[in-house]
Order: sequence, then C-alpha cells, then structure tokens
Amino acid sequence: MEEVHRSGCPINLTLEVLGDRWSLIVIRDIMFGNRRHFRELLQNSEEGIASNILADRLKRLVERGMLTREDDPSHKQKAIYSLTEMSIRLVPIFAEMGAWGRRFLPVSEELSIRAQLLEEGGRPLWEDFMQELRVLHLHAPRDPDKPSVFDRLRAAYLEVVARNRAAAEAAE
Amino acid sequence: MEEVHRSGCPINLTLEVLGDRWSLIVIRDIMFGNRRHFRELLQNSEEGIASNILADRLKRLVERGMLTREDDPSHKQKAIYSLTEMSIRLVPIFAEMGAWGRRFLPVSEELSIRAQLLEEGGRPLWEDFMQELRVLHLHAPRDPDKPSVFDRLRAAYLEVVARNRAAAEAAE
DNA sequence: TAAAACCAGTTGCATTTAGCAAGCAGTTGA
DNA sequence: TCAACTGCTTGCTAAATGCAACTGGTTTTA
Repeated sequence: MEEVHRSGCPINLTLEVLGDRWSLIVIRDIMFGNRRHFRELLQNSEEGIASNILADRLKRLVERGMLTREDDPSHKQKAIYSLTEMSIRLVPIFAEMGAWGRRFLPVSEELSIRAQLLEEGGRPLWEDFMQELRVLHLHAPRDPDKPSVFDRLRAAYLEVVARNRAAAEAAE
Repeated sequence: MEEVHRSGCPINLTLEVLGDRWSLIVIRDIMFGNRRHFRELLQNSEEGIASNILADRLKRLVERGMLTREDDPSHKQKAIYSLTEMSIRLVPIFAEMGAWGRRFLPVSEELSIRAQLLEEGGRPLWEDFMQELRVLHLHAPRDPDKPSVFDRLRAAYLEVVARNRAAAEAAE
C-alpha cells in the first residue's frame, strides 16, 4: 500500500497508478477484449504476460480501485474481473495513446484497426463506448436502440484478421 | 537497443517507449517547465529524480527520437535538450492524463491548475500549444499575433502559487 | 467413477532495473 | 586562484521482472 506520493501533479499521480509496463495492458485486454477471467487474460495475452505478474497487477489494480473482483456464480473457482468508472474513463487516454502509437510506431494492421476506428470516431464514439462499458461492467441499464461500439470494433478487427489470413493462404 | 517488440499493438508499443515511472516526467518538465539543461531538470524536479536515472532516461529518449541533444554555444559543458515532433504530439495524451488524474486522484491545486486550463481549452488550445512548442524546440517560425499558451499556463500556475503563499502567510 | 482438463493463483530462483549517496574531470566567473 | 557549476559516472543495495514448475481444489469427460 503506497500511500506516500512523489508529488501532487496529476501527470505524476497518474503515472504512479499506471506507469509500468503491464497495468494498462491488463486493463486494455479487459476493456477491448472483454476478458474477464484470469486464464483468459493469461492465455490470450498478445504480449505473453507471466502468471505471477498478472496476479500481482490484478491485485494492485483492485486495491487501487481500477478493477473489481467477484466470484463467478457458475463456477466455484472462477473469479470475474470488472472495470470500474475510474478505469472506464481511461478510454480517452487509450484513444490518444493509440493514435500516437499508430502515427509514430511500427504497429501491425490487425492490432491497430480498432485504434484507427476509435481515433476516427472521436469523442462522441468514446462516450458511446464508455456507456457500453458501464452496461457490461457496472450493470448499468442498456439502451437497446444504440448499435454497439464494442461489436463494431470487434467486427472490424475480425475482418482484418480474416482478410489477412485469406491473403496469406492465396499467396502460398 | 531494444529492437524486438512484445506485439504490434499501438498501446503496447507506446508503453514500450513511455511505460515507466520517469520518461513522461522528464518530457513533462521539458515541455511545461521549459527546462532544457541537465541540472535544471535535476534540481527543479518536483519528484526528486536521481541523477543516474535522469541521465539514463535522457539517453534513452534521445535514442528513441523523443528528444534531441545539442551543445550549448554559450558554455562548452552545457547540453540543450529539445522536444521533437514525436514528443510534441504527446500533448493530447498529457491533457487526457491530466484530466483523468484531476478527476480521480489527490492532486494539489498548484500542480493541477495547468492541467485544468489544458482540459478546459480542449483540442484547439492543444493545437496552439503544440505550435508554440514547435517554435521553441524545432525553430519553427512564430506567429507574432498569437498569444502564448505557454505564458498563459505559466501565469496561471504562478498566480495560484502566489495566492496560496499569501494565504499561508496571512494564516500565520 | 476415475482420469483429464481446468481454475486462480504460488513458489523458488535468476536476471534486470531503480534508487541513493558520493564523486569526477573539465569550465566558468569573480 | 578559487569556488561554484557543468553533465554526468560509480559503487552499492533494494526492488521489480521474468521463467518454469507446481498447488489444492473443481468441473467435465470418457
């Protein structure tokens, strides 16, 4: 429990919570990949997180109010991790980081198509997405008329994956 | 030289560059505090960075294209560190991180007034500020009619400092 | 009903990174 | 001539990271 801060600067305090190489990765996978269980986060990890690091980060993020942990009623050993309002509000930061990464770093098409949509959709799309995350993670009531941003991001990603796979097979 | 990446995800790649507890602090001090020399960064550091860490981060950030290092013509031992287009474009990320930190973390008034102005000014202000940073760091031509965002942020900060100092003295 | 697979982590150990305090050689201004 | 200043470096300890194997229990499958 780190209760002493280096300074009261908002950038610094944000870095004290999120300034390491794994915390935002874990939140990203819960947020954009809808991974809610330990094994899902571990085995589908694009970056190959180690189980002890994952356990440590989940614990820390729960302690700091970024995630909640509940028992899964369908399985005595399963735990469900959910976003909180605090982590849902990271969407604009993710969007800006994604846009910056796409501009300056060697991103892959598959893994950046969602960042592209988020960038192009701008703040109105971010707000819609955050509202959906509240439905998914905070049990907020859902507006049935709104098309799902989550589904749109997922569909765009799967389309790129399928297209690239088809192209790879055609090239063989 | 870390040339192998954990994944091509833009969030991950951004974290590989900036995902530690000091890199963004150093860039923040150069950007918002206009600290251009090693000792300035070391001695005015709000968070108390150690000299070896600062040296290491400056070196890494230069290697990765986030900063440039030039000799100061006025002093044979002085080095001038400058932002690059890549780091100037972090302004929206800083703005979103500042807004998030202000909302959820125990920020101090003095150190968050600039984040507040940046949040309230929105993207048009960020663009103006980035253009000013280009003038300061990339020797871009300056538009003499534009009022300086940098000066406005600095004035607001100094005003809060002065106000709080006066209040503290009055309370004695 | 017994084996296999799955569940959220732990444990032990080696490597890497962070952090502190002191020091360094060269430069500058008084 | 000397004190203050320049950008770092060194030696050391503590903490974080990373890998591989393992744990005690639960659920599914043959």
